[in-house]
Amino acid sequence: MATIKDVALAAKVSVATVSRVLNESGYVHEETKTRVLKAVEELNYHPNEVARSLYKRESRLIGLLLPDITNPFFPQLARGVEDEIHQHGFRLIFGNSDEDLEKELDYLQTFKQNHVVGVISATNYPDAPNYKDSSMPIVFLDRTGAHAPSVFADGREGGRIAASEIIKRHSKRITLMKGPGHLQTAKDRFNGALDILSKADVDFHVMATETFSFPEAQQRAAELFSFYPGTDGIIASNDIVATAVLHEALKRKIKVPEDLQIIGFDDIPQSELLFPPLSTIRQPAYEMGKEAAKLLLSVMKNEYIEQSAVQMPVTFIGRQTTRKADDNE
Amino acid sequence: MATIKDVALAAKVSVATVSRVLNESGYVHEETKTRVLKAVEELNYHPNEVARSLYKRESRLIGLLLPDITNPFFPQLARGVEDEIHQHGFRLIFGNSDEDLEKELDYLQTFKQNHVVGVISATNYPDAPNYKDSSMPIVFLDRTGAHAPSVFADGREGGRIAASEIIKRHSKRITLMKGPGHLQTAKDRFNGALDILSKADVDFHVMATETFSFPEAQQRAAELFSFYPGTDGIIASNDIVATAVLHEALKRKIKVPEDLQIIGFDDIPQSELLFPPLSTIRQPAYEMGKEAAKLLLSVMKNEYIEQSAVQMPVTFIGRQTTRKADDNE
DNA sequence: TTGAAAGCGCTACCAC
DNA sequence: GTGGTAGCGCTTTCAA
Repeated sequence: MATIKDVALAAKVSVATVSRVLNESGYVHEETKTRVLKAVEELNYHPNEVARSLYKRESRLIGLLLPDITNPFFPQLARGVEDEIHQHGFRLIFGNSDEDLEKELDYLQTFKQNHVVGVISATNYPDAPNYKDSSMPIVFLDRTGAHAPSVFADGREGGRIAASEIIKRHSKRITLMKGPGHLQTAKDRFNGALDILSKADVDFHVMATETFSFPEAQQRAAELFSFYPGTDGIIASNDIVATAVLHEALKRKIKVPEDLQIIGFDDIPQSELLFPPLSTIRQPAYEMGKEAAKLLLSVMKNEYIEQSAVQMPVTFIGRQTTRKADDNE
Repeated sequence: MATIKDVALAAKVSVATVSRVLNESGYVHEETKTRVLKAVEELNYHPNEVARSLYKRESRLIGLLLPDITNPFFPQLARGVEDEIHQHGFRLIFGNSDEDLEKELDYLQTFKQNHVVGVISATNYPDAPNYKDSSMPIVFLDRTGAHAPSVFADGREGGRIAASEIIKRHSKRITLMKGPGHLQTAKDRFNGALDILSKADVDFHVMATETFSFPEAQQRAAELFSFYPGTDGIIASNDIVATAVLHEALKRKIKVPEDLQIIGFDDIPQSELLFPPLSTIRQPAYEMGKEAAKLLLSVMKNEYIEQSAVQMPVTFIGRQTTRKADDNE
């Protein structure tokens, strides 16, 4: 690989001049510039990012920390982030944390050691020390609040919408499934649904599901129908759980949506591919990723941030696990 | 952030000595070592990877290039790669190429500029110049052959298995769907199925689907049933297409698997979540990622590679879109 | 067993 | 306008 020295030699100028034309900093004669550019071209020169990063103490890398890229909600986020930062010349260094604090810390360390200019993290531990004293800008993604900049979906409103929509469609004995207790997002949507249900003229009961894993959800779904056979509407804690419920219902020949309505949460890509396609509360994952990236970019530029907690809107996607709503609404 | 100089000062030794204890290179007195380690501890020192990378001309980063992380097949691959390299102290710099050569080149450039020690790429252009003259070790993933090391699934055998299994289960008028022509993997599985079908005592016809996108697949599926209503077995080009076919069949109240069997390809996570769950040919994506990482690590260490084209086995996953096979087999 | 110093490739300051 | 050069933080001779 050619270095700046080679270019300088070829163009018969000093490295300082080469640096100037490359970075468009300082004065340089038009003619010299041409010579340099020509040399760059001929030698197929590409600046060494590492050297640059060492001197400037910052790279063009951004760290992205996700719980598990294998979970279908996250690829969308990742893609949103990547698309946005790529435009601005940044690249991603990426890791899965498995919601494990040790691993997170390890990654944050790595990020710092590699001079990343910022990090985007979907952590459950936004209050961990490494996030506090950190010398690099951080934005939290899919995680509500803390005191740092963050972008997340309006889970509470999502829960409200889910409950309203299912009630509007005349479910009368509703099961509200509660997600893992350690996830704020899960709590939010649960509480939102509770807001509405508790005020409405319907029976409902709550069922806890401590994970979002499909096999466990399947088991809980089976229990659900055994214990509460009269249920005619289910608000699931997310689309995976909703899928398990749908499975179980279909297995039991329960007619969906005629006799049982189901609403999920997230709108992961495969929800549309189910049969019948799943009605759900959509989180705009891709856009959330983009938004987080934009926020980070702003923070990096020390721009004034008017909204440091960006709450993204959530929408009801009525597919075929819910009935048609009455028109008079 | 503390530097090696700070540590040296605190431990009252030279930076050379600190470097020696950190890298366990050269002799250093036990006592001095203790002093250094203590200083490291106290200052919470972590070596600057960038400086190290500049001098050594290699980082601890590995480049991963995937067409689109949003495509459900790839997260598994990515995870496999990450888990494997993480163990060995490497981290990932990651990009989506969208199967676009320009973008790939751009990323390869970035990788090189950042001193990655190797790259794993799922490219459609393994023969592009940037992959040839490259100064960094490369292994291709999910891409068959070229002359470089690669790991991929045995698509041809997969196609054969799919055809055999559907025939064994008594489909008599089979539709074989052919995937995008520019993808070698798609061609392989198609040819494999053709091998078997053409020798078997069944009617079959071929239908081309030029993309793996769901909406288009849906349309093709609709056409399929209109043009060939007699079809009683479908070998889809992948699970997305199979899902579209399944949808359409269900919509038309065709009984699956009684009157129509469907076999997909890939075994993406959601195939199991469909209703009925999809029978398919499984590619061990996670293991493929791991294997690719192992291969790369070997190449990096200049180890002797006995298998530079690692072909991973493919298996039939009989779920509920195929019937039970006869026992006498 | 240790330290001094060169040098990885680049940027930015200062002098001309 | 341009060039010389210090220095980013590290590793690795080489000499002591």
